[in-house]
Order: sequence, then structure tokens, then C-alpha cells
Amino acid sequence: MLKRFKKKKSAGTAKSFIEKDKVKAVKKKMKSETFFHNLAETFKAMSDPTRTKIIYALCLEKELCVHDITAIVGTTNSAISHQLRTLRNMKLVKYNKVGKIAYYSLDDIHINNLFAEGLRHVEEK
Amino acid sequence: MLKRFKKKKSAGTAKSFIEKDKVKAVKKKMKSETFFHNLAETFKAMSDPTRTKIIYALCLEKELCVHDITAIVGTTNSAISHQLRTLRNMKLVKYNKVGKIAYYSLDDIHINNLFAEGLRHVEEK
DNA sequence: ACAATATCTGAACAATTGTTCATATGTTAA
DNA sequence: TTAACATATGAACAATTGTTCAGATATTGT
Repeated sequence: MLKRFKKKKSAGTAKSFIEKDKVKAVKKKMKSETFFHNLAETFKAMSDPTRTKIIYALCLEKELCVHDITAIVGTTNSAISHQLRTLRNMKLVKYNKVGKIAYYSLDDIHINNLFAEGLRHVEEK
Repeated sequence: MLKRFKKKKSAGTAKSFIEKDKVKAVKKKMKSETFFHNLAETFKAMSDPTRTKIIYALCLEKELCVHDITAIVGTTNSAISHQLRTLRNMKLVKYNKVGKIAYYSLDDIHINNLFAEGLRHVEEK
């Protein structure tokens, strides 16, 4: 009880010490839950070695079919196909099908920039 | 048995049709396994909503203590501390401890750029 | 020395992920 | 139609992940 009283006495000041202007300022500029979810999803799309290989390949050659990508990455067709679907769902790659062949390419220039920036970070560490 | 024989006959030509110049060119420029691993790890560090919130907060205010980050993100101290360790291990954030308070900040400008580029991608979709 | 504060940590758990396997779909050539 | 080819897919599996819980450190003020 005594403790509780003591806590009450200092709680206000303690909290106002912690929740200072910095925190309030950032909180005001905070984006929605959905925003951070989508942002995380975008990065997650690039967070697997198989997928970074695919993206890297598509940075060098802007159009590649599944068979080519499989040959370059060196896995099974199934694994590549599954990963391409992930990248498609995340809007990182697009494809157009001509006959039985599906030609994949990066969805837009942002992907190139994003990838290049990550590449720079890794190479300078 | 017959099938097997037939397959053998066409396997060679089929492969040479697929492994065309494009594939060879990309294969020549392929980076090491470690490189793609590290690159994926960097993106993975940003692939969780809690961590994107932390990084976003540190983009707005370049120095924040754990308590502040906890208040901003709105989780438990433990969860934040664990995520900060992850970010530290990935060299995305650094910290300097003054007394009992640990002040966290983004490790270098590449992180700002990388994050900003991801942000742009999400906002334009 | 003690209580309060700020941060960190290990274990345990459910949830998610990437690959493999077997098979399905759709297209082309014979 | 049938065989060969290019790609996609569902189920199942081990491996990884993020959070919570309980408690450990370490620093400061009294």
C-alpha cells in the first residue's frame, strides 16, 4: 500500500521523463500497422538466398525463362517455380507467357534500386 | 527401357538449346554463395514489422534509448531488446551505453538509403 | 546495503518458411 | 493422338523465427 502510494507519487514525473518530446514527435509521425507490414513483406521477399540469386540474374539479363533461371541458380525446377510465385505475389517480378515458355523480369525500377542499395551495403562491410 | 533410350538421344541437344548465351553470361557474373547469403541476411534483418518500426523511428530521431523505442513501438521491453540484438548482429544499428541507458542509432547511411528505397516501393504500390 | 531503474538473456512455444516429391496442367511437334 | 517439354502446384517435412515468461546484470540514488 505504502509502495503503491510512493509509485503513484513518482509515476507521473517518471513517465513524463521517459515520454519526452522525442517519443511524442516520432509517435505523431508513425505510419499504420499495414504500412509496416507491407514494408516488412517487401524486404522479406528479398530475404532468401535463392530469391536474391533470381533477382540478381534478372538485374543482369532483364528477361529469363524458368528453365534458364533454374540452370543459373542450380536447383530444381520446382524450387524455382515456388520462389517465382512468391516474388510474383510480392510484385517484385512479372512475367509474360509465350507459348509454353514464361519470361520473367523485374517488376519495376524500384526493385533494381532496392537491390543495388542492399548490394552496396554488403560489399562495403 | 525404350523410354530411357529415347531420352538419352535428345537430352544433349535439348540442353544446348536451353543453356544459351544468356545463361552463360549470367553464370560468369555470378557471385559467391556467401555473398548471396549475406545479402539475404541484410534484407531479412528488415523483414519483420517490429524491426521496420524500430528502423523507421531511428530514421526520424537518430538516437533513441530502449525505453523510448519500446514506448514508440508499443510492445514489451523484452521483445524490443531481442530485436535490437538481431539488428545489432546484422550491423544495421549500433549503440553506445551511457550509465544504464543504451542509446541506439542506425549503423550507417546505407541503412537510411535502403530503408527509404523500400519505403518508396511500398508507397507507390 | 538496498530499492528502483534500464537493459539483457535463455528456454519454450506456436507460427512460418523453403525444399522435396509426386503429380498436374498446358503447349508444341510428330 | 501421343510423346516430349515447360512450368506450376499441393502435401509433407525439417528448420527457422518472433514472442512471452521468468529471471539475470548492471547502474544509480538514498
